[in-house]
Amino acid sequence: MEENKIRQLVERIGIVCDKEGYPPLAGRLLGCLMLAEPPYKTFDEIVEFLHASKSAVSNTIKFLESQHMVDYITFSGDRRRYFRLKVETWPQVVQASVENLGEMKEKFKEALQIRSNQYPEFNEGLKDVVLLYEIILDIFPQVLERWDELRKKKTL
Amino acid sequence: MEENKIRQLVERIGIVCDKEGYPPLAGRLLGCLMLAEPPYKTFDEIVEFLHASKSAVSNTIKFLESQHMVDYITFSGDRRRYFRLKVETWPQVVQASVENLGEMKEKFKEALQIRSNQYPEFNEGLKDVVLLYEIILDIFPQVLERWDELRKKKTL
DNA sequence: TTTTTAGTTCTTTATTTGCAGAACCAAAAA
DNA sequence: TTTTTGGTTCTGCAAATAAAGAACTAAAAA
Repeated sequence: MEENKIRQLVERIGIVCDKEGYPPLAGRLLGCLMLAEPPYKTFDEIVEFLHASKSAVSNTIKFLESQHMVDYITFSGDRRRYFRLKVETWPQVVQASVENLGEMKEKFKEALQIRSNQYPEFNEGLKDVVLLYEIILDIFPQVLERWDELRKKKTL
Repeated sequence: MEENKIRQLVERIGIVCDKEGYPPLAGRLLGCLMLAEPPYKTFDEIVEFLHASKSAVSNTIKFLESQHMVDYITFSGDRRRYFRLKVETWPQVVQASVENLGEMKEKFKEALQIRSNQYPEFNEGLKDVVLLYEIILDIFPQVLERWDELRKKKTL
């Protein structure tokens, strides 16, 4: 049984997500769905797999849904939700963090507006940071385009 | 006095940084240095500006140094450190988060290695996520290049 | 109608984090 | 040598976060 390998990878995914600042169970829940076969699990299956309480799982799912990382499907005649990793819209997840960079950029710009021009060297440094953020924000749509393109190519 | 504007912006910078997951004082300390004139401050000036304890400031500085966001300069005949925003190496800050994306990519790849090929559609979704991360990791050095280039152009 | 199921929300407890203030330390000044 | 300065580290304490388990709810099943 490679059940063991699965659990180990789930834990390591948990650690990477911890480093990203996600709540503790979140990463492991993601890992659990990433490795699920079939690629969806009921609430109770998740509870059992993670050895966590229903409340903890419920709240973590709510969090992950809010981040567009998880959603669920249903089957007619079955009341349960089948939760899955929302892989199709993963770019949205990345986009969210890019948007935060955009907010940082704004703050640097506002700082420049408030500062005097008595310390031009430092101000130039701030402008360079703004420039860096601008390049990233500018290039991100191209990343998405290229992604779409390469995916389409694959399907053909 | 636009002291008030400064404090308000510092608070808003604090909020953006909170959203990024930084510890509470960190963002405000960054803001304080971003708006400082001259663009560096002594330990005591920071303590006073933030109305925080020496220990809190000391620990927060340590954290920001570890993130390569802050360092200090000295002046001969003056024992104090003058802390400043480390604008010149800000790309390193961004790079750190890109590296975390790289770790996420690895986890998705490992997941694919463990998964059977019973659910090819889902596996394709995972591959697409890997592809997305790869495009980003691939393009990031170009971002830095472009940044260098545009900066050089500016100096001439 | 009563019971079960699938999950959510509430309550309590434990853990973690963040902070202040005191104690501390090493280098410089007196 | 003693004192001052510029911090750092330690010791609680308060607040925030996370989790478990119980109580709850709405829909479906019996």
